[in-house]
Amino acid sequence: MPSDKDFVKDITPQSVDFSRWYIDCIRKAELMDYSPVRGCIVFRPDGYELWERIQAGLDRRFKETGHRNAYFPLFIPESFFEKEKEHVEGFNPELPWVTEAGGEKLEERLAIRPTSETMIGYMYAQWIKSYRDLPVLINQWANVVRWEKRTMPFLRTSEFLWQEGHTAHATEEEAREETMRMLEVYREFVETELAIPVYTGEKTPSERFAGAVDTYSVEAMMKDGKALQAGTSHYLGENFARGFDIQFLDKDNQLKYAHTTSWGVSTRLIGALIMVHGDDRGLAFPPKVAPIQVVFIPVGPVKLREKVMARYDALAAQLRAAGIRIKEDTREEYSPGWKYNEYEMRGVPLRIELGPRDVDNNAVVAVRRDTGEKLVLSQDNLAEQVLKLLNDIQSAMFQKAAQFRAEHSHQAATLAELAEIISNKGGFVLAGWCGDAACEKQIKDETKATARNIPFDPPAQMPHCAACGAQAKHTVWYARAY
RNA sequence: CGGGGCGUGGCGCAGCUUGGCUAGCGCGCCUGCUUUGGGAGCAGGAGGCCGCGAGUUCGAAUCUCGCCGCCCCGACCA
Repeated sequence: MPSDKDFVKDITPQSVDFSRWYIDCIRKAELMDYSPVRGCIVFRPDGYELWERIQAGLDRRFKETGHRNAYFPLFIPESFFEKEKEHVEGFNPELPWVTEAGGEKLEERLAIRPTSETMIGYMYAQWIKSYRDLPVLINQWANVVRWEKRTMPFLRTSEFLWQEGHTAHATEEEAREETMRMLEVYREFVETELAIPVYTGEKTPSERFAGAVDTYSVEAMMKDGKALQAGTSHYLGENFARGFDIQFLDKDNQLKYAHTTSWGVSTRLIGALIMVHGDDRGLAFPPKVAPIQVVFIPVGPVKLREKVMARYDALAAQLRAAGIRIKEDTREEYSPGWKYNEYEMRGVPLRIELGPRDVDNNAVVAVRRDTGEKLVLSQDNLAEQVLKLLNDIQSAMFQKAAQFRAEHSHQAATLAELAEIISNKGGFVLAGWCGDAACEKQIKDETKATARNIPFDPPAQMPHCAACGAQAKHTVWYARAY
């Protein structure tokens, strides 16, 4: 690949200003646009298609694990929020309210949902009477609103699209299994489809979802070393069941509260995709979710175009027939060089060129977005070779991200060490924690790094709390986070 | 929500300090011709309530006040 400097205009290099780079990329690649409403963005077709592919991959997995989709109202009566104390305290500051409709003031104001635990809890209370009604395994694809003070496209907007699973179970054990099962679904999806390695683990109490007993997360590392919570799964215990009276008569003829869970991922994943794989040339998407997997470009003098096109159409048809998402760009008003840069910027994983010399040689030239590597492929069995290449790119992108993460994951024994790493190198820092919230807060105050999660499978066990030096109860990933 | 910065054709900017003549430049866009294996060239052309609203003034992109939006930095969050 030629040097970045010469070919990418209008994109700020990551090293100069990462935020600027991010904004430049997503706007230039037309993934989104700002809207006239504060903090709300427009998902343009290329951005929305990423979401559609994420949806498709997750929806299939949800169905495979026994869930069904349903849809609940956007408006939530104010009184619902009062039924779970921590929940209301957690969400109150960011709720928008509908106070008037049809020219009249409403008797009870309606919140625009920030999440649907309350509405769904209310409905579940009516649907669940007997242990025979359990489990209830429902997912909802929806938009939600949280009035954010500081927004960033895809990562944090006032309105966003997401998926929220809500399940109810007869026992704690079963609900906890569900919580972990869905966390694993997220991990597997994010790693295999989005090619983003994640750390799975449990959130500390202070980072828990409002109203949850336990919260688990998958945490990803962006290219600036900051953490992004890519998905969460909550064991809600009986909290919402008690608030909404979700009770059932069990086999032993005892009236019991159901144990509920909830779990979600959002369009934030699009932001993760961009910040994990993108570089100074622009976006880079893993083949499995890339809207366009292959761009096919005819090259060479126009006088010879007819000769090229005679092969071009047949090859394009072959690739398409193999199920490859291919874009044929035969426009003559743009030079090949312009197209190369354009599609690299838009993140297309593979480019294939066909010129007169290739026609003579029964070959095509393929160029990988992830490595810049230029390959000469035979036209025979082209689709087969391309499918294999796309697979290679997918796994290479995961490996590359995993290596980056490894290089930016550190360990710290003391607060001073932790602070030094966070401010000089960035990335994730593994450190011990005594379990005291005061220590966690001290770390946050002094380093701006927060406890991302307590990993299930830490690379090392850290013996002492980084803040107070006492014996550690947990080993925690700390990082500055989005 | 606090501190800082910025809003001028689609995008990036100049002009503002010191108010005044036709608001300019690069990219993009349109037309034509020549080009096309890493962002092509020439010629012609279209496109502006200078973020919004008040005010000062004979006259405002320029000065004053208010509002809105975006970006950066902090406190809260998928």
